[in-house]
Parts: sequence; structure tokens; C-alpha cells
Amino acid sequence: MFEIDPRKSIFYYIDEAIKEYRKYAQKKISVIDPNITLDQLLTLNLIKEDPDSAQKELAQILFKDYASLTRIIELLVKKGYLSRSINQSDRRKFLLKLTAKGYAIVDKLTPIIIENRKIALENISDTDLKSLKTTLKKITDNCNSDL
Amino acid sequence: MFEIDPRKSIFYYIDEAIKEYRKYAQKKISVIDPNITLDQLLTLNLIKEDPDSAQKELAQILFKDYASLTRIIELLVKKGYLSRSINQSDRRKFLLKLTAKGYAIVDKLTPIIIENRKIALENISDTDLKSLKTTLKKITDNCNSDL
DNA sequence: CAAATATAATTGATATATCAATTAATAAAA
DNA sequence: TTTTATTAATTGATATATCAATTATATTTG
Repeated sequence: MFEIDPRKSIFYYIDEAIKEYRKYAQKKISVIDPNITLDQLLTLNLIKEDPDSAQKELAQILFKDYASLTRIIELLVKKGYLSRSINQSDRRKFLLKLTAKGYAIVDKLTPIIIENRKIALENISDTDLKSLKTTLKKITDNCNSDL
Repeated sequence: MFEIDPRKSIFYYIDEAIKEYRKYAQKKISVIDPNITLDQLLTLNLIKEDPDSAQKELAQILFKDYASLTRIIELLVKKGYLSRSINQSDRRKFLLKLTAKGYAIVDKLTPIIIENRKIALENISDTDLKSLKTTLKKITDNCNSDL
């Protein structure tokens, strides 16, 4: 009976928490601007802070497949938040730069993201957060080491 | 600077853990059968255990949008794992039933899923798991209460 | 009962995830 | 230096996520 019922696994709660947070965060963002996603914002922010980073690095930071990141960037360019030009020092790479519109939306939505995280973590002690992080790291490591 | 760098947020670690687990689990499943996904398996298993459940309920258990679940079920039917017929007691609903092929794949892959979860949680104490669950529940609740 | 409302599921549009294959450029090796 | 291998990014195919709109059936209410 129900040997692999997802509700009996801790992964159920991990999945639930991250999905509820994303839904919540996206809802708050959409109130201000219904045309940008949380991932697009985080991507823009990373590029803003480190314009030299390759798409490969961005993908790793955001836990995204390279293909996904390519498409996120395409969209950001199409929407006018980002400009892309060839990197002359390595012509396989691109130079990514926020447009004025890109800077504007990051500035506008940064406080919202900070607020979202704060609210999502209300009433959780630093000790609990630290232990959460440690346990999650163990799971990540377990999955990576057994290959 | 880097005010909303994802790497500074606990959500980064949650995201990392669940994604690494899913990648790991899928890899193990694909060795046995490259044509089924973890979510499809969990869906089949839930239907096997409770054939009367409506798609709406399955979606809630699996944290999926109704639309997503409709398409997962479509695929399972197309692949011959599932049969779908109209529920006469409420003609808006469907009667979902595993085929022999559906039962076979669930039986074949159940031990793999159990093993995956075990390995992913190696060296994590029950106390830590319990506290992980509690903290994650708090996050979920925080996101839901602020609406 | 007829009209209004609610519910279960689907469909369409768009974004993202994942895998495999491909392209273009660079680096390493023979 | 030509071949070979590696690397960065894209593309195509398919699966899933999310939102809004729609369809079909049930339920409620006037």
C-alpha cells in the first residue's frame, strides 16, 4: 500500500515550500509589473552585478539548464531589458548589458523581492534557518555523490 | 550591491536540493525505463492506490496545476499506462484505471524510488528531518497566510 | 422548473525544463 | 600547422508550469 505516496516523503514538503514561495513571490511581482517573472528578474540582477559573467555561469547560479537560460535571455532582449553583443575577447561568448529599462525594473522590484523573502521567513529563527541549510546541503551532496 | 543575489537566500538551497534530487531520481529511473518521468510514475501510483480520486485531487496532492495534470494524464493514456472513461455518477469526472502495462511499470520502479529517497537522505537524522519538515511547513504557511 | 452559479476538466498561449544534436570558436595535440 | 578535442551557446523536440478562457455537467436559488 502507498509505498511511494509522495505525501510520506520529505521531498513533498520541500516541493511544497518552494512552490508556494514562488507562487507567492510571483503574485507580488505581478501586482507591480505583470510582464516579468521572478527568474527573469534574478537573471537581470545577476547580469547587473556582474556583466562579465558568461551565460554558462549564470545558468549554474540559477540552477538552470543552458538552454533555458538562452531562452530567458532571448526574452529579456526581446522585451528591451537587456542588450546582447559579441564579446571580442572570446567570440563564442556574449556581452550582456542591462538597458535603462532593465535597470529601472530591477530597481523597482528589488524591494519587493526583499520583502517577499522576509515575509516567507517570518517566525523562523536563525538557528532553524541554519539547520535547514545544513540538511538541504546534505541532500544535495547525497544526490551528487551517488553517480 | 547584490541585494537580491539568490545565493544569499535560503530559497537557493531549497531550490538546489529539490532540483538535484529530481535530476538524480530521474537519472535512476531512466536507466530502467527512459520513457517515463518521476511525476508520471507518482501520478500512476496515486491512481493505483485510489482509483476514485478526481483529477483535481491528484493535482493538489502533486502540487500541480489542473492543466498540467490533464496533460500528464493524456500522455499516460497515449503511452498505454492508463485508461480513461467517463464517470457515470458525475459525468464531469473521469474514471482512471491503470492498464496491465501501468501496473507493471509501477511495480518495476517502486523499489527504485524507495532506494532513491533513501540514498538522498543518507546520514540525516530523524531529528533533522523532523525539524526540516517543521521549518518548511512554516515557510509554506507564511506564503499562504499573506494573501 | 428556469436562470444563475459552481464545479471538473480541457484548451490555448506563453514560459520554462531537459535532453540530444548542432554550430561556431578556441585550445590542445600530433 | 593541420587535425582533434573542448567549450559556449543555440536549436529542436518534448514535457511541464501557469494563466485565462472555454466547455460540459451539476447544484443552487428565485
